[in-house]
Amino acid sequence: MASFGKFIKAQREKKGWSQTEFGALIKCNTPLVSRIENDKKPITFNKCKLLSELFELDYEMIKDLYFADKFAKDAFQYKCSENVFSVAEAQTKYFKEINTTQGKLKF
Amino acid sequence: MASFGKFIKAQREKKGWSQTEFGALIKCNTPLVSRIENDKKPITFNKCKLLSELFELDYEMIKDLYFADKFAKDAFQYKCSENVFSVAEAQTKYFKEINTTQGKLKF
DNA sequence: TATAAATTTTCCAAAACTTGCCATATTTTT
DNA sequence: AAAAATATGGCAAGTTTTGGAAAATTTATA
Repeated sequence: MASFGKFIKAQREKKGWSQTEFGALIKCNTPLVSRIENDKKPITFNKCKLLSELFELDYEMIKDLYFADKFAKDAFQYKCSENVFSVAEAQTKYFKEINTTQGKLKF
Repeated sequence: MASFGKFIKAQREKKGWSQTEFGALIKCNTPLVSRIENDKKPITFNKCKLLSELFELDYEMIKDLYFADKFAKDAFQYKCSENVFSVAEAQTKYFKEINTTQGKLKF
């Protein structure tokens, strides 16, 4: 996958919608749709559920794509090293662990 | 590494500083230091440079830890799947590529 | 080529979130 | 038990994010 913006654009075109038509469906005006597709602005996370319905795709998959894109943009922008994501993976496991052994985590 | 908060706490204690002493060094009051160490609030990214000097540790390493922690917290909180980070890694490579072939990326 | 449709860019205000402080608890140490 | 250290609740100021209107540009179509 290229980026979340490109993904949205591809799916929208697959459905044959213009940015304006699609914008009406997700309650964004046309310029915002453009910016989202060109990765100038992120789409609001809350809209991922709606996207999965409109595109008829698995929500979990879209959610992962959304966050992968977000993480990647940060990592790129701040020039993180190659292994930042494996550290992140280890850390996630750690959080899951405490969450089950100890009380529920809340950041 | 447990979490960025725990990392800071460990390093602070290694230096023998109280939260108040350490807070003075990083310009945070004591309660905020506490919250940072307990992962209730993130430390401001800008302070990572200062942290690397105070703890006498490599800045790049601290930066990676900072972002790994941030990513992990999101991934945990939103229950991302196991492979969200490998997707993110691939995406980062993609961004690096366009950045060199095409103009500079700006999100 | 002329016109219309679609997309992109610029600028900006409202809303949401973040940051970090003070006051107050609670826990730990002595 | 007292003091020191740490943790929590609530809030004000500042910043960021979100997304809209208007205008410019590009693309498609007749």
